[in-house]
Amino acid sequence: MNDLITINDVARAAQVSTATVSLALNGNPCVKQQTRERIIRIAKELGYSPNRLAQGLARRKSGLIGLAVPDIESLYYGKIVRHIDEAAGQNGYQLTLAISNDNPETERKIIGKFIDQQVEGLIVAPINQPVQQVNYFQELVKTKIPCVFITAYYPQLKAPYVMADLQAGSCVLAEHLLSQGRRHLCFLSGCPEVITTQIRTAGLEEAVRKAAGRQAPKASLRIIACQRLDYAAGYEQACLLLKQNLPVDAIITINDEMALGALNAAISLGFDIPGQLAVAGYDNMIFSSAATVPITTVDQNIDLMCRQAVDMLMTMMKQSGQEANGHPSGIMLEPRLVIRRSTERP
Amino acid sequence: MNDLITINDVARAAQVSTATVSLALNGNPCVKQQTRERIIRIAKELGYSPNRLAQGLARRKSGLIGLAVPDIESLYYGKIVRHIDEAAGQNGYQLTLAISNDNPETERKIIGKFIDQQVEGLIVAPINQPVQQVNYFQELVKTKIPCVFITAYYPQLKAPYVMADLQAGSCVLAEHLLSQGRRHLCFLSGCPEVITTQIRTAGLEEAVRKAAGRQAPKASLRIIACQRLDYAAGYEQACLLLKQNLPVDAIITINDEMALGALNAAISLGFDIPGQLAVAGYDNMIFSSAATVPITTVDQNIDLMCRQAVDMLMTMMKQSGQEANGHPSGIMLEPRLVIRRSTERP
DNA sequence: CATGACAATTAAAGCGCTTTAATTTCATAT
DNA sequence: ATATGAAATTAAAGCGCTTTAATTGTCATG
Repeated sequence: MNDLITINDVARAAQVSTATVSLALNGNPCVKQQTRERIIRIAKELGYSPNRLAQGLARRKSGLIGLAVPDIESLYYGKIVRHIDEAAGQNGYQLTLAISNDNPETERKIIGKFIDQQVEGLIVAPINQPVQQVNYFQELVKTKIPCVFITAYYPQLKAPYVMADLQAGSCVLAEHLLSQGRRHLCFLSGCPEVITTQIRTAGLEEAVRKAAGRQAPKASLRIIACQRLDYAAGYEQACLLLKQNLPVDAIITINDEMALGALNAAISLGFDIPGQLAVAGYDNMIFSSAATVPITTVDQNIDLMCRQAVDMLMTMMKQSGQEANGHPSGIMLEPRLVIRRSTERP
Repeated sequence: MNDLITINDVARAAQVSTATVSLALNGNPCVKQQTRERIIRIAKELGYSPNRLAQGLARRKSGLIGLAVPDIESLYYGKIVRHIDEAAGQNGYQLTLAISNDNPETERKIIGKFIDQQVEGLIVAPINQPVQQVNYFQELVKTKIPCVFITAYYPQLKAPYVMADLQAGSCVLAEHLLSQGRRHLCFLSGCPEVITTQIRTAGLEEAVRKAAGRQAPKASLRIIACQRLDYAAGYEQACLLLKQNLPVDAIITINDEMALGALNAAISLGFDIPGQLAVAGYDNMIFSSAATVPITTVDQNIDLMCRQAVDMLMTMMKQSGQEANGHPSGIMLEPRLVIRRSTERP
């Protein structure tokens, strides 16, 4: 916030008005080619760059889009942030990030902060929480600030979203396991009130149901709701599970971190993977391919997801003010099953 | 950027001038208690919140501090972002994040963007790159925008920094290994031109040198420079190393991701950990404690590091404009060795 | 009752930029 | 030479806020 070069300095140096400088620098064709070039040269010489606050105020556009994530200490959301940042930049927007640390109260405040900051649009990767508590999003949607949800959505909200088709992904994963002869699936899952958990569970159940007619013996699906969803949680929950000597021949987890934890737990308990037990993850994170036993997983195509979300947001921002064209839509991205050794036929 | 409530709306509703509203809302004691309360009530009723762009422009303070990180898809920098964000928020500042993706050119541009955005101060977690190429930071330092480096620093830059004492940490880790009877250490390291790599190496060498007098047989230190520094790289490099049948009885890595990779590689090659081979990481990330064999590591106290960095920056921002008081300083944080099973005495 | 002191409020300028309407410039046609 | 209109430039207002100097109101004091 030091005494930087302003448009006035440039105008004085170039012997023109500030209006001309502004027009020249913004590529307005009314400015004579020769004048423009001189102004640009002088601006560069002086090291001028416009004050975004003033620019934003005058244009009534901040050039900012907000991204809210529940967590930043996981590869998954790290990837989200990176790709949204990249896509936003490519569209000439600066990202402003806020982290809710899985705290709904914080998430609510974040929305307010974004509005203060005059974001032109925002992308929310919502906390994975039971659906009831999100009335503050209602208000957000009412403010008419363009907003798209990513990685999850709230069914009652009628706000556009982009997410992986978790039902299809879970289903195709379970089908793969069943086709390999696994019969007793166990899902290390999250909170059952959370929408994405429900969707994943539905996918698994769908596969089991479909298989019921065709294959014997009958397949079973056990669901364990875990509090935390990280490596350590995967390790601990797998230990607890496997020590019970239940008939389990496949563990499915909610993400690759947990899968790696579960795999390592199983190995230290002396299980033969994949002979005795299959382990599958989700997200196709870098380390899943390099585990002691490479882990089967489902790729979400986060890159594409982020680009779609930003594209969608840009479209909404352009239409903003106009009548919304029909109902806000949602995009579900097709999953890609990545088969590795951890689920090979026993 | 919709037609939000402005200070004018509040002033009109409260039948006072905008000046009074501004003063009241900013806690200026000149405003009568009664008036203030009325204004605050009305502002709340109207859902007013000040436009940060206008506020920033008028105050010549953006309320923004910039954070540049080389990468966001790793737990390490994720933690950094989270804690800096938190500390900044506690000081009433909004964070603006930029990711260089380990690209020096991008990092340079980021600095410019931050300046455009009128950040009042900035924190740079620099790319781990050879020291020569950082002349653009020279310019940054010249702009007199308060700036502190974190996790690494450039010796020639005379800019303040906060980082873990990597030399002490590496040294104490190596001493631990040597004291357990390990003799042939191998360091899965980064690029040798990078300052932090040099510091770490110096720490390890220091320990080996000290041990040379006291203990026989003579200890050795082998250094392998890795390109990437993630889980997969740890896995691959450990495989390559261990297949050579060299006399190696301890692997030290640059971070816990790599350590986990190396551990899993060693296990799949049939090594007995810690009997035959010790594996040690760095950073004390969550998963190091939950590996198949819990991994010895060094805690950097990232939380403290971030708070110190922000505190330091705040101090600099307050003094900004005044004469700098003496030379900019650096803070080295003491390491804490976390001993786990992966390095137990054979 | 004028006076000064003090408290409370406001007018007005300004932050750095954009933008529109008005003005100037200048080549061309008359 | 003069009128005309297009091209180039600029004056000036305004974006939403802060801040300072000026103004108003109040009241005790001489």
